[in-house]
Amino acid sequence: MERRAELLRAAARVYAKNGYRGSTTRRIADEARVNEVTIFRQFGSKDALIHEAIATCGGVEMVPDLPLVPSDPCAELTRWGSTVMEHMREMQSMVRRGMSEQEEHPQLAASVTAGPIKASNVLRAYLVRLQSHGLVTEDFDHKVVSSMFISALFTDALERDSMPELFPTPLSAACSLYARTVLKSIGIDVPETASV
Amino acid sequence: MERRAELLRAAARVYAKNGYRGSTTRRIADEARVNEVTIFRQFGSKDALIHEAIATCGGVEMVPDLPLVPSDPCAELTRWGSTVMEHMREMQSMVRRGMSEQEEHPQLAASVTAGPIKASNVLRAYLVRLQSHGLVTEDFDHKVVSSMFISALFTDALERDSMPELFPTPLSAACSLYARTVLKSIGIDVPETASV
DNA sequence: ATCGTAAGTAAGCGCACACTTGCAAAACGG
DNA sequence: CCGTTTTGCAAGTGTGCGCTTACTTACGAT
Repeated sequence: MERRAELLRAAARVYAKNGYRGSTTRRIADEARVNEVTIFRQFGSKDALIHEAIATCGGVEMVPDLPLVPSDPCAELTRWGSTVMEHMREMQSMVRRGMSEQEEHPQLAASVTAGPIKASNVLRAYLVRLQSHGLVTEDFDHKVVSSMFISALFTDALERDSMPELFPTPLSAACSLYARTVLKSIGIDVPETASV
Repeated sequence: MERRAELLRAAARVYAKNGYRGSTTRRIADEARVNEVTIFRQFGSKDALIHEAIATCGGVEMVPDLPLVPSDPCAELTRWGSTVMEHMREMQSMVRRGMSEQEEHPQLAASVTAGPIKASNVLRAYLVRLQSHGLVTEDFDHKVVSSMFISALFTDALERDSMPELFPTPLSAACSLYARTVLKSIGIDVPETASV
């Protein structure tokens, strides 16, 4: 049982670095420090191994919740967004691979998009709560606002390393800036001194 | 000379669909309806062909300008953003591939990131102009605002097809909604009736 | 002591890959 | 019409791929 788990972790690592075609059974076996034949005895095929690896190692849906009763939108969004971004950053290579190979391996892409989609739903529900609890008075389009916030987190997490000029620095301050900007667009002006 | 150009276009197409490892010389030759040997006589190696293909077909920097003297920010940003997004959508497969293979082929990634980086610079200069021409009175962080707008365009262009739930519909209205949201965050409230 | 199970080792299969060679057929301008 | 360049075609090289086979080793339960 130990070898199985080790093979799954190794396969996820190799896939993130080399993609599907680059993840040869020999490389995965070496990475897991296991004989290559063990792969085929345990999983039957390279395809089965990689699919199980991405589904288990990649599908961990670590999207945290946002407060049921919002009180400090800026702090809450910043904290939530930072967690989401941190998690996306850890999986950035795997996510990029999955997205770029979605035509050839739709199931892998599906495992990888589950996180952002769940995050988007959690955020939209929170935005609705902001309004129903009277913290936002003006009307706004939940879908557009949540889309822009998620896009900011998603792009920052995936592309900052290759296009650092595009993003506010330092990384630790970025999410708070995104949250402030988004909140301002729906009429919540957070004073500069208020921080997280 | 005709074959050379045809090979370059075919290589770019095949790369976008199959990635570097999946772009076999046989496939490219078939796509270009040319004998496989011609590739090696013209370019010497698969590597040289693909690099030249991405540099020429992918490096076309079609980022339009924004007005030197801004007058109608919402209309101008919407028009500009739509053009940028349309262009990114056409190259979405190639961009995804390039970004996911940046560790193995940094030059390809560089060709592919040039567009978004240029767009970001054009936008930031425009935001500065908005302020210097008195169209925006309050102070704001140009980098954060441009980053969020570019992220919205970038993510929408690259991921809408695989995660449609994340984005406002229809596509044709999305950019205008992004522009309005961004402008509201810097204090420009555009009445609903104003359209593009 | 024996058996079943999971693992390692070594060898090999057929295939696709990037790339090469040799030769004949075009395409072209002088 | 000839000479050069470009292309097509057929065959082949060595390498790495996914996967298989046959045999051996280690070990815990019966």
